[in-house]
Amino acid sequence: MTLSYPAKGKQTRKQILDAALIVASREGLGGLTIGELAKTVGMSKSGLFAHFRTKDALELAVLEAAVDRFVAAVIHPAFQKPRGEPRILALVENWVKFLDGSDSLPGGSVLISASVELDDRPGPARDFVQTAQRDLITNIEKSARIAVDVGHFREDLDCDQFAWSLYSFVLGYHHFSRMLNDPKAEWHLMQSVRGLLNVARRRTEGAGEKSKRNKKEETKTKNRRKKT
Amino acid sequence: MTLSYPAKGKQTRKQILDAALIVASREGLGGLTIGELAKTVGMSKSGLFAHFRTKDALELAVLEAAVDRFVAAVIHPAFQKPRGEPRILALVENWVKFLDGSDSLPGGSVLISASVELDDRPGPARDFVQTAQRDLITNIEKSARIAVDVGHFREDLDCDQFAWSLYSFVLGYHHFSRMLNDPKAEWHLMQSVRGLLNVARRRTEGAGEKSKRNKKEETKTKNRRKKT
DNA sequence: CAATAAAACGAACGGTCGTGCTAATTTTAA
DNA sequence: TTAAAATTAGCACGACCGTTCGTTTTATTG
Repeated sequence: MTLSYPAKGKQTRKQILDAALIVASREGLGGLTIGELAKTVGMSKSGLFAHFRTKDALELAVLEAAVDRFVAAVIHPAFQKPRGEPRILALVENWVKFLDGSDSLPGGSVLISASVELDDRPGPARDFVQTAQRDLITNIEKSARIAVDVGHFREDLDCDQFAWSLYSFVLGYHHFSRMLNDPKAEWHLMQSVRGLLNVARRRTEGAGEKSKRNKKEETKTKNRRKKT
Repeated sequence: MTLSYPAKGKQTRKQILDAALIVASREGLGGLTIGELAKTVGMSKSGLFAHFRTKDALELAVLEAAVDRFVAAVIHPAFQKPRGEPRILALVENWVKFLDGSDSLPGGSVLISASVELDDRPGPARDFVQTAQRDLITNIEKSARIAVDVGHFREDLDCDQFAWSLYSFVLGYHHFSRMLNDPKAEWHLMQSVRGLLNVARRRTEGAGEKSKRNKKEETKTKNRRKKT
């Protein structure tokens, strides 16, 4: 088989990262050690080490792999759904499945634990995680704004605050589900998300009193912002 | 001074734990090493080690100290406030101040980071953190139920869900504030808490969910029920 | 094929980890 | 003041950390 153009070693690299994700998921980035990783992969310590010239590079590669997985499992499928509320709902559902599905990492999200580990340790790894998370909540915010444009959400919705709340709920879900082994964690999450969507939704009937007063000013201030 | 009945070594122990809390706050429980801790305290490694017969005991002692601090700074002051909504608001305010106040640990909450570190490592430390967190959300739930009894919150409120949401918001605040350095984190938190309280508050009428009302009525309602 | 480049190995290094052991030094009690 | 008890220091250990280096094995290519 001389089909492999670039190298057969890249395949090993991917194999290593797959195992590293599992280990890092359980033990955290700091608990990820080259010796143990080499053992689980089934190769020598130095042989594995040669793929990354330093430990920091390994950690960064692991984080990149984690982000790739997240994007592939959560973001991309959600963005194939129709714009507006269905897309946001799919985002949450994919997210939950990503965190606790059968094919997910056994130790929860590597990115969340890495956030906690790195939050006081400046460096490229921290920067990368920060950027990834900021991109994520920006995506949520954009999706919310689309839902506003499409008409699913009311026009004076604070999309920034919406994204913040949604992200906090998922964070809470992860915490309750992982640390506290709360069997009702997913129920609580969905309940909270439902409430959030209810508040964000366009008020079709009932309590329509809010649409009468200072709505004009709100839309004026909130609607026009950075539209690059 | 022969006033110290039990021992003068207990004082050293407290001194060690104070330093350990700072280190663990920054580096996490796993990053807390005996050698480094001895260096910052200014004593020998073995001398320090003698106070705790094992590393696990050290970690557990640090966690206990962290819980003690949290209870003293957040729970107790809040429970001296009048029952009902003021108590819950004080809980959140104390919590925020505990996480980011000038006298707080420089690396954020030891308990939150320990949760992430220990969530897949069974043992006494994990059990302790789990119990502490469960007690905490139980306290929130009880406070909410009291607010229902007092009449601040509506009677059909799901106090369990309320506690879950509140805890998630604080978790989100910690995450955004620490990891993402979001300067608006506290504002987002307060906004979310305000919304949560609005939904939880006794409703004027009707079935659906309501949105924010004008602030004047909020404060009026709160002030009216100020004294028990 | 053989030639050459890539990949994996094995051994060793300086360091630090947690942890015992013994001796010196304090603190406490009689 | 002195004996006993508690506390601290010094030293050494085995294990594992990330990393380097020279060699050996494998894969790619002409």
